[in-house]
Amino acid sequence: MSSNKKNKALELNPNVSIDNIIFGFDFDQLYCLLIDSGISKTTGRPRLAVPGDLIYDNETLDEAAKRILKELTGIDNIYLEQIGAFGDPNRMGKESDKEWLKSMRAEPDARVITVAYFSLVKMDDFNPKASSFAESAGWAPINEIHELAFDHYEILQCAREQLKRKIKIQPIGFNLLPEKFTLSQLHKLYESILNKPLDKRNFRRKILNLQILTPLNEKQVGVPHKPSQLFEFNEEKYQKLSSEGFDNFGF
Amino acid sequence: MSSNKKNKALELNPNVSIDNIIFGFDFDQLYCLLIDSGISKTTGRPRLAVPGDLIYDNETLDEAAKRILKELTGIDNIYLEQIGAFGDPNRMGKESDKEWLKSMRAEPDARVITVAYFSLVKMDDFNPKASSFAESAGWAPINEIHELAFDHYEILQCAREQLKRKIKIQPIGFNLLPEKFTLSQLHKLYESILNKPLDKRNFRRKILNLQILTPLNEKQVGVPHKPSQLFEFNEEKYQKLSSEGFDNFGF
DNA sequence: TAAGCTGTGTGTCATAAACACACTTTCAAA
DNA sequence: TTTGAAAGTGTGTTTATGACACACAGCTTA
Repeated sequence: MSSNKKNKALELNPNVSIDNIIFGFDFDQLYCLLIDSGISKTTGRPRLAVPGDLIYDNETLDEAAKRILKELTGIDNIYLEQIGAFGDPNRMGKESDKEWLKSMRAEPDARVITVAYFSLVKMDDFNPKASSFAESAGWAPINEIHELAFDHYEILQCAREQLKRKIKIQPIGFNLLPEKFTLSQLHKLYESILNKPLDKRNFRRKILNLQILTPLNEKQVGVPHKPSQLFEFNEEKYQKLSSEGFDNFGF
Repeated sequence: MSSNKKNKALELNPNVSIDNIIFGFDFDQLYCLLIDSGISKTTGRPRLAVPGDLIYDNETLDEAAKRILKELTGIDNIYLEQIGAFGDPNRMGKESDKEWLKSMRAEPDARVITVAYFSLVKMDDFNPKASSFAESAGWAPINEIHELAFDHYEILQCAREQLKRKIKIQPIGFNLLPEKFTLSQLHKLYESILNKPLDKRNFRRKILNLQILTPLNEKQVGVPHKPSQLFEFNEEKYQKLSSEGFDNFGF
């Protein structure tokens, strides 16, 4: 442990960090929010990482994850779920990571266990270009991510698996869509997450049978084709469903 | 960090521990292996905890979990799965826990994040009465556990939920049974884990349809009723099933 | 203003899975 | 030889699933 015992609240714990996989969706594919910390001297390529930080000694893990999300995006009140702990002693062993750690951390050689989370955000809620992190944060299409700092690539894959598993048994996907959305958008979202095509009619039937959607007296506007019906998510119905145990979405 | 930088391998990390929920099954109900560290001066009741320890700086989390299991029971090669990290700053705040920490830990006030695991063992493989932990370790019926040290009760509940979820999509239950078992025993195991009755005929049909059981030319002996067919688990078939993605057990 | 384009929205049928349900068999012990 | 205890077995009903194709609405543009 380090110096200032009296001000424990403000002390970073040098051995435990949080990394937060932040998912977004643009009606076409899944995205993940990444931090670009510049060109690595060792690889010559940009060093991309998932947002994360050491935890403070007075915050819970969930609080730390929320804090990181808030500090980066300004967003509150987000769907957040723990993935698990990643603690390989060599997880920070790449040269490009060491380089970065030396410039950033008080104890760059400390072994750090990270607790990974994923969160689901409505992409509109955070436009990196408009934020103070303009140069460093950005949405990357999930299928175009091939290399990340530390063990973040591995964590990302775990996050995708967990999301896949979860969306089959809980309608958490609504967290990635705006308040009002169409069935096609939801359909595309499921296809993106499950990474396979789903029959349109069967998908609609299943979703509508769940009765968690409220059709609105509104349609899309400004689209160059037949405008589609808008729906909103019925939270009340959802609460009922999840407490009664809705655990087979059958895809 | 503490003293001996040169011998990092042997150094305990004072900030990260592993706790391992060890499940067993005796054909009637689920059990969990608990450590009894004696009567607490503050509560007057036995202080029961899940086996756990700080991690060493050179071991992975999985290795640490295996080590703890091995040290306690002598068992190797066990089904092991991470539950997640638990890190409430107050998770070690009970008086009875502090009392124990002071007697056991070099830095009793350090904040410790724990990474929880669960493992599934054949109960026969470990008889606490015969082990060197005779006085301190024992199998407790899961439904009779009401209070545990630290946040271990909460962790236990998470473990049960995860096991419930998992057994529906992967036949991991076999890890809790002996090599040769009957369908009734397997049936009872599923009922214990899912905590609800399952129709006998439907259960048999489903399990047999999976074709992961090999019927043996053997029957129970010495039972005061019609002896039942013994089966063994077909690992080859299971490997095939899980890699092809068997993800709806439909209970 | 007609033609073309694009995505919306809809129904059926065959198959498979889920569910509910009760009686006969086999063995050991009394 | 009777009794008790668990094993083992089959069917009919209902519900969910998956495969599949076409007409229509609204916009664009030639």
